Amino acid sequence: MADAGGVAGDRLRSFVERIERLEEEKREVQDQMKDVFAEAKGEGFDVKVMRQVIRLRRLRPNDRSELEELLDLYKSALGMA
Amino acid sequence: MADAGGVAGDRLRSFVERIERLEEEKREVQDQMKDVFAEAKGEGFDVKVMRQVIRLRRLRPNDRSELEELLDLYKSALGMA
Amino acid sequence: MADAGGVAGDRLRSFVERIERLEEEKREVQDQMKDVFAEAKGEGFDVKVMRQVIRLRRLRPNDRSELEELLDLYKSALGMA
Amino acid sequence: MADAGGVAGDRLRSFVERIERLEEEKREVQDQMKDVFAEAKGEGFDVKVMRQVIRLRRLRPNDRSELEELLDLYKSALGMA
DNA sequence: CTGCCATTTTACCGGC
DNA sequence: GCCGGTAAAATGGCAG
Repeated sequence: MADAGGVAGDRLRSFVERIERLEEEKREVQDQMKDVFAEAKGEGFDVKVMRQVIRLRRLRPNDRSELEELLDLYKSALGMA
Repeated sequence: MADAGGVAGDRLRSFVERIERLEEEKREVQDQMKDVFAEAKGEGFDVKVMRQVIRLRRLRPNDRSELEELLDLYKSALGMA
Repeated sequence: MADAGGVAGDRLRSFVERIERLEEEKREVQDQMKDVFAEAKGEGFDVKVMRQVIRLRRLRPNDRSELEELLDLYKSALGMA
Repeated sequence: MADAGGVAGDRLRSFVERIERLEEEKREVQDQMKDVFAEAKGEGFDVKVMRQVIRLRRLRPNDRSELEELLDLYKSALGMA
């Protein structure tokens, strides 16, 4: 790898190009998401609110039992586990 | 600002040094926090759990009415606001 | 809540599900990127530096040299040359 | 829950409050840093580049040149010289 | 020394 | 078109 133009250089280029290809794919997906939001907005939905709804849906499974966890947490912290 | 060693350079140095001073202060506060956690740990409390408790306390004021907000959100998203 | 506003509820759900599907795709691409970086790391490349290079490549050549010059300028002003 | 475990509860509360106080201090310092960056920006400095320079200054000189050399190496390998 | 979690930084998106 | 805030990514630090 000390030789910038040697074999290692080819490996590096290969990795970098793979990453760049994936970045491109990712960007496409993001564009599609943007399109969906734009379409929704065009039908009168509030994009910001939609994002929040989606975020909350993502969270929901975890903190479903958040209250119980909190109780356990306190008990644990107080050495009552 | 084109002249690296000129007046602008002095301004830059001044800003950078102010930031570095503040970083130092911040590091001190962080160290104190570390000490508190260490002390708590020494008394048998679980640091990780304490962190979670503190984080939850920070969140509490916000999502106190999270459910209501969610409802409002849906209504808003559905144009029933 | 499944049909809070009748038809609009269905539309909302549809949009949300499309977004969630795209988010899933995005996550997969991200995982692949992670794999590539891991593989590069396994061959001795410095992932952090790789990221930096990739970020630079993203910039238009003009912006890139501008940025690099600015960095050099700031370094000079601070005696880090 | 005020004294879930008697004495231990008081200790816990005490620790938590100390941490919260320190968090408040930390937040203030962070705000001041924000102000400094904003001021610099107002005078035409590039905040992002400033951050980069500050990060470099944090590194021991040895590590710094090592890092910079590696970056140059990678750039060469990718024809970005 | 590796993986995880917290913090910090970067990039994005919507509003003005 | 810029700016501010917000979410994603990346770096760094800690624990095991």
